[in-house]
This record gives sequence, C-alpha cells and structure tokens, in this order.
Amino acid sequence: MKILKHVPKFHAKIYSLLKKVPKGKVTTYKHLAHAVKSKAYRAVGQAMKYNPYAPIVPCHRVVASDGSIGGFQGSKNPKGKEIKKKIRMLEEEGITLKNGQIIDFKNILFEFK
DNA sequence: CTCGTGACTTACG
DNA sequence: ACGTAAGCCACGA
Repeated sequence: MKILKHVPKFHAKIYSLLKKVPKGKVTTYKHLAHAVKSKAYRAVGQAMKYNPYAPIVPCHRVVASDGSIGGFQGSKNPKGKEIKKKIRMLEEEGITLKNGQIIDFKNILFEFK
C-alpha cells in the first residue's frame, strides 16, 4: 500500500493485518489487537476511525467481539443510515446479517493464526 | 509526564 | 437482556 506520512505505527500494523482478511470473512477488534500482541482494543477502533486507506483496508469487515456490527464512520449511529450501508457492504460479500448481528459469525470469522 | 478521548471488552447488578 | 463501571491501550495536546 502507499505509505502515508503521519500514520502512527500501531495503526499501520492494524491496516497490514486487516487488509489480509479475505472477502466474505470478518474479524474482530479483539483478534486484531491480539494479533499485534496487545490488548489495545480501543486503539484498533481508532485505527478504523482514522483509516486513511479506505478502499484498501476493509474496515467494514471488522466487527465487535460478540458478532455485532459495532460502529461505522465515526462512532455509533443507531438511527444513522451509514451503519446500514456497512451492513449492505457485508451482505455484498455474502455475509448474512440480522438486526445488526452476524448470523454465521463463528463460521466466517477470520483469525490471524 | 499527565489528561482526555475512543468504530472496545469484560464483569456486575 | 440492559445499563453501568472499570480496565485496557495508543495518540495528540
């Protein structure tokens, strides 16, 4: 990917891992953090929020540990349509969602083992 | 160094 | 199931 300056190391690390997630699969903030040997769950969230590699990094494939969508485009948007957009993007990849939750979550979960 | 801020997680009522 | 509290880490000011 292109190297943008002023991109924190930790974030770059997250991007590198995340862009390896295959289409039709998802991962969680927890797994990402664990993949970098850290418990910076929240820092991962920041990496998404400040994601400078929008199309390259599939930030929509990152979900919460319980299989819920989590947030999108800046914090949670309960009534916002942006979150629905994220859901649609996932469905485009063959991921089934219901009420903000991934149906076959465990089945399509990608782990960085 | 200390503080505030999170697209988080887990543990308790 | 739901709301709250506490723990956690990285980053910028």
